[in-house]
Amino acid sequence: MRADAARNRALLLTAAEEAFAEHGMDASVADIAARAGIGKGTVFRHFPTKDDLLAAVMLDRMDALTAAGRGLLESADPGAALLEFLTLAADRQQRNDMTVLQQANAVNARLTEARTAMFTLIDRLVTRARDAGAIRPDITGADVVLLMCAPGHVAGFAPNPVPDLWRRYLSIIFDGLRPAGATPLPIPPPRMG
Amino acid sequence: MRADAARNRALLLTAAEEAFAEHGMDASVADIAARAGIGKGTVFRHFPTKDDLLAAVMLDRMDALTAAGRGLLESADPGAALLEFLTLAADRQQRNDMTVLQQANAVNARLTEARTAMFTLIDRLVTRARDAGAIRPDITGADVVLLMCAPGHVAGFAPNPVPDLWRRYLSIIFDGLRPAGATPLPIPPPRMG
DNA sequence: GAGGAAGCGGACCGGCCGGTCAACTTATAA
DNA sequence: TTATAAGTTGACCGGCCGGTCCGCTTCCTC
Repeated sequence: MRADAARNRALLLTAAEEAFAEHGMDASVADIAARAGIGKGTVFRHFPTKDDLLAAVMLDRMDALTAAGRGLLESADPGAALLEFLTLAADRQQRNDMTVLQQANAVNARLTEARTAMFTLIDRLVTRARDAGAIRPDITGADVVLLMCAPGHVAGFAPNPVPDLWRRYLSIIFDGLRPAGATPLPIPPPRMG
Repeated sequence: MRADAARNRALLLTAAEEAFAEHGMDASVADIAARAGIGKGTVFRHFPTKDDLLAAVMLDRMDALTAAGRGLLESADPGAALLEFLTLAADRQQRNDMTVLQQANAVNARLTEARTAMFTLIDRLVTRARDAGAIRPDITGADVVLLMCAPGHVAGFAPNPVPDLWRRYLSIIFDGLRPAGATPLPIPPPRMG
């Protein structure tokens, strides 16, 4: 790939990440191109559709998160490891969440692969934490996948933006995952993925 | 108001509620009109803008929820009352959440009033539950306002729609609000409203 | 440095959407 | 029954957005 093309691709991806984080799928391609300082046509040269661009952004994010989380599998304290993973996840995706990922009707093979990798990692972290007694026995990996984005989302509802408010709700939700004071769950867990 | 106008207004509101629930703010006015079986022009006769229509729908929902919740203030078990309120809230808004409400840039006075009424009610329910020791002392009404929509949202991420899955996550999150096994929160609560 | 391929950009297209309007229909009251 | 105000409607408008295309520029190779 030519040098300028590679540079523009990188600019484009960071601009897109920013724009999607701010406006979700409603971010316009023209806006993304402007942020990156490139022409709109160039966007479509690198990614045939807007969905493909979104998929590429999500792919990067998921790969990074999975990579960062893998190290936690070795941790001596499985409960702390799971909490740390959820902290990483919430921190990285302050606002742009799973919703956006589902909107990208991703038949994209690489993306499905990355999703599976992340889900597998989460399942291992959850199993380890469960076996160690750090979280209640009726919680599955699928539960954690679904709950993962909740802290960021909940904090996003706050009218005045409070930095790190998501930490408060991650703490509360994680307390709900702990064995102490757990109440029987009324509905079985969903299937993973 | 003429009889047919009143009839159309009612049809319009239910159609809009349905459409907004399905597609959020992306629901088109044309689609809403078609669902109601009326012309698009009629929509704008009843509500000058799409935002006003959304505001009217949210107003109805909030008023209904507040009315339903007020009876719970008399309950002998404040903890159960709060849980019941959250169940009502999550059940009524399966999918359409606070996000949509914030998108309606509501200078609308009636809507602000309804919001305040609901927030006040929630604050009372929370205070009662806290005083009774049913929930931990570091939780405020503002926390519950923000967390209120989380169960529905989390359940919405599930790939295959599972009816009542939100009950599972409401149960988990409410367990996080209980005093048993509570962990100190890292961030102070946000301001209400 | 010269040739050509790879990359770039922005005018342009079709389609959709919120909102308007003027001609037409209908409920109601006298 | 009839006059009229109130209500309805769908064609229409301007604007935006995703995506295309072709003339122009830039990088790489020899």
